[in-house]
Amino acid sequence: MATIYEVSKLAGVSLATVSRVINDSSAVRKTTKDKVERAMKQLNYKPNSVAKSLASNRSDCIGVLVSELKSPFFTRMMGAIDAECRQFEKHIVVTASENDPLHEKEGIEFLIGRNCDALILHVESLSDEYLIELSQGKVPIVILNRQIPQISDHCISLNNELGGYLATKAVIEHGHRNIVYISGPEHKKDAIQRLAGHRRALMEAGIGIDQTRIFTGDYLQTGGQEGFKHFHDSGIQFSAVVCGNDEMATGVMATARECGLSLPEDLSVMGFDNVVFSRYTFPRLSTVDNPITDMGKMAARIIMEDVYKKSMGSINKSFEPSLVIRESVSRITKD
Amino acid sequence: MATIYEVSKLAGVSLATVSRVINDSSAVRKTTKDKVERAMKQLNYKPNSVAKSLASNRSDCIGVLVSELKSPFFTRMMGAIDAECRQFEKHIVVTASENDPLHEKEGIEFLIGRNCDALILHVESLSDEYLIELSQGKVPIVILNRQIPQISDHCISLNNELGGYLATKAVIEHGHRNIVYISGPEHKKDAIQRLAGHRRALMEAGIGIDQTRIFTGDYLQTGGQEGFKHFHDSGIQFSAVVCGNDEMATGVMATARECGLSLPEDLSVMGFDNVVFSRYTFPRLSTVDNPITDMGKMAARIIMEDVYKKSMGSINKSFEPSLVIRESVSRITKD
DNA sequence: GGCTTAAATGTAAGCGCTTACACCAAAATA
DNA sequence: TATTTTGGTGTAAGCGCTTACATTTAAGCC
Repeated sequence: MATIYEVSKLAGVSLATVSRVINDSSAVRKTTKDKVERAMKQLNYKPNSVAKSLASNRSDCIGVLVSELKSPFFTRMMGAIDAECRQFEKHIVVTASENDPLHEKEGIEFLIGRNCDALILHVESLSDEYLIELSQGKVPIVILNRQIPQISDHCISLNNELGGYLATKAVIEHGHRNIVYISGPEHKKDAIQRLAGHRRALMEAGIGIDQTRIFTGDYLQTGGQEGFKHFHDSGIQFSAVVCGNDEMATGVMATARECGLSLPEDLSVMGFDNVVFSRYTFPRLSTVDNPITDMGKMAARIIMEDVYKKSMGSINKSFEPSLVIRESVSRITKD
Repeated sequence: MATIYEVSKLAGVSLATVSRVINDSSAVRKTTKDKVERAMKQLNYKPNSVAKSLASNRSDCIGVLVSELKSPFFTRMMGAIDAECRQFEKHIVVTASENDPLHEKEGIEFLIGRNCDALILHVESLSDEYLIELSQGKVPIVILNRQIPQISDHCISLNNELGGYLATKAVIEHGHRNIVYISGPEHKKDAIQRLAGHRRALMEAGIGIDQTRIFTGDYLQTGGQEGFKHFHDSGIQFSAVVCGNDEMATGVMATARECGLSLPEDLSVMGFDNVVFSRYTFPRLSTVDNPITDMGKMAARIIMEDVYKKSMGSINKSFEPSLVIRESVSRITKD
């Protein structure tokens, strides 16, 4: 591979001049520039980004840490971030924490060690304190899907409470009053917030809150299965089940059918997130759209502005979910 | 951030010695090693991987080029590669080509420019010639999901023909004889191969091949919709539709229902790939499992062996798909 | 044409690390 | 005891680039 030195020799200029035309960092006479460009082409010169990164202390790379690589949720997020970065010739380097707090820390250190110019983090286990400290370090960070008051400037988050509220409200508006709820794990903040929204909707409709109508699942399909079985076996009457996320909703659907119910006539199901496959279920899942791609995009934008001084459109750090009504919630007139 | 120089000063040894304990590249006396390690800990020293990479011409990074970041198919692949690399403290740097031939080339150049030690490529548009030339370059490559005879050593591929055969054969064995096929785009090799397998199964069962029973779709949900409508409108009798992939199969399901069919009684549907959501459809989609995670894993392994000289288990470059029978294909006795 | 000023280019010192080579002491051999 | 080997360590030259600073060249002005 040709180096900048060879280019400079061929073009008959100094290293510095070549570097200048590559980065057009300062004025270079047109004729000189042409010479250099010709030489570059002739040698098929490609700048060595590692050397560049070492010398300039700038990598044009944005580190992205996600919980897992194989989930469609994160994929959409990454895709959005990558698309945005690409426009400015920045690149992402991704690492996965596999939902493990140790890995999360390692991942962050890896990305910093890789000289990333900024970090976009989706972390669940790491403490607020750690993140606050991190945000005061050298590398700018943006935290996705989490709200830490002390550093809210660095956080992009979704109003999960509102989402939970909208979901349940929609179900109520379809005539349901006997509603059960399958929540995500208690240690997940979004799960707690979604449940809070659910409660608010019930209260507002004058439906009392009954702890026995809430089941705590694992955000996976199994959680939906277990939740449905739990309610089914307990003899509780219910015409609708609202779920903390779409995975659990599909679990409910499958298990309800196994128990002989036909959907959506006998049971309405509501999800949350609007993941890709929610369109593929039958009946198609009504859910709450989680604008994760918009949020990812925004994270990238913030970095473009703050780190690379590229001015973009307006900045918004707080996102609102919206309802997606499909067929899995049926209208009933009498409970 | 502390540098190796500061560590060496604090530990009272030379740069070289510190480097040696970091990489344990040559013998260092135990006591010296301890001193250095203590110094590293005290300074919270983290090696600067960019500098390391520049000096050693080795990045411990494996470049991965995928067609798109947002597809669950590639996500699974990436996840598998990453998991394998992680075991050996290697990392992946991913870039997406967005299904664009120009981007594919750019992506490869980017990864090479990033000093990747090896490349794992999933490319569709780039010519065989280009890849053959590339494989003769300095950077080792592994090509996923494509078979190029001249460099088959670098290729990991799936027997798509067999998959197509198994899919149709299973449908036939369920008693169907009036079968239509919705293929992927004609310029995609896997689509052609899958279709060839379909034909073989038909022939073998003594069912003639009828071009009017083959529709060329786009591998997306819309392809399934269009395909079903096409056959439905044309008045062709069919009890089963075999699809080139799962996305199209879901399109068929949705559209068939819109036309008043009930599934799987009135129509059997067969997919291909066994993507995540195929478990979530109703009826659950029968399909052909595409062992993309195994293939990704194997790609990583090959690199571990060839590039990093880590000996792994056995190497296999040719994968076979297997049937996944769920409920979307029903048994019929009479057509 | 001589002067000032600005524009264009060159020089060279790093960035933080690896590694070939040199060196030295201690152990092994004769 | 002299000599070779070896294990342990240091020295210093890069890796390919950026960039502050110095220097040269061209332009502008009276």
